[in-house]
Amino acid sequence: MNIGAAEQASGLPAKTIRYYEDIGLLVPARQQNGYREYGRTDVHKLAFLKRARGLGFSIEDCRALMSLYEDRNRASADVKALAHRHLHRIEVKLTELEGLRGVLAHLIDACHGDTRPDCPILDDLAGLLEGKA
Amino acid sequence: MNIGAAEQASGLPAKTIRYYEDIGLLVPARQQNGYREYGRTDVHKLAFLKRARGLGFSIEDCRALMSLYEDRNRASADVKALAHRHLHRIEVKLTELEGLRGVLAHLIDACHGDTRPDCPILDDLAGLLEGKA
DNA sequence: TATAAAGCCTCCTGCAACTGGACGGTCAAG
DNA sequence: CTTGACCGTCCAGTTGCAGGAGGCTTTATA
Repeated sequence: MNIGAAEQASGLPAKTIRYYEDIGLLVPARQQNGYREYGRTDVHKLAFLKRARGLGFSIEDCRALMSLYEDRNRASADVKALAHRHLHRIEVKLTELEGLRGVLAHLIDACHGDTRPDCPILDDLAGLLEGKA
Repeated sequence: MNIGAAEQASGLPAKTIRYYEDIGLLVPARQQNGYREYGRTDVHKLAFLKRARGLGFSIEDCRALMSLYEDRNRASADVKALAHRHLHRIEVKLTELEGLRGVLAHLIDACHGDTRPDCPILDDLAGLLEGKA
């Protein structure tokens, strides 16, 4: 099947599929006219990549996951470790964002939000950490 | 003061300070030898930018925040609205990441993580959504 | 005073993971 | 035979800088 059909079948944009070929993630066969030829296995792998990317794995993680996937002698511990590292990164990010949310919510709450220029948000950014009682 | 001193005073790397000039966020005066000249106000603004970036505001948001900061006739409502949009984006991101965390934690938990190749994580990626009872 | 080291300058490249667009060849339908 | 959909390659842009090359200026030291 052509790339258009692979796009439909896998859910990945053709542009992305070509990009994955560029970086050597999934290199399909070629037809005589130069068109890319995607088989069942290819489409399956594309869907695999889509799912992995959807779970937030980096391209390099995906590369590793693909090779684990294709390795019949893999140890599930390796997969688990990879996923665990990823989960950890997500948790770090979550903590970070929760912190930001807290500060922002606080500042927004303190800002009256009317036509006057007085604004605790700008005061904070400007470093005017007022110690108001 | 030179850029090095501004770096110390503001906490922003010189590279970043130059970049901010490139994009017109903060354009300092120049000394006769061509060196950038940062005054008290400039350093203050750099610290403002650092804080804003630290809160996750985009460069474009920072640009808007700076101009609001400098506008003595601003309405705090505008600042609040901007911050609120940002908070919203953060919350969306949080929800997204929490979803990922949930799925990943579940998969990791289901994976025995030993030397055998059998792995629920790869099964999920491969689209083998088993309906095991 | 000579020179070396530190600090400054500009410009270019690269990162992640694509997306959009330009320009041109190929293929199936009418 | 022409039109239009589909495919190809290549280049630029996105976000927010960081790293480094190559070349000034200034400062500190011998």
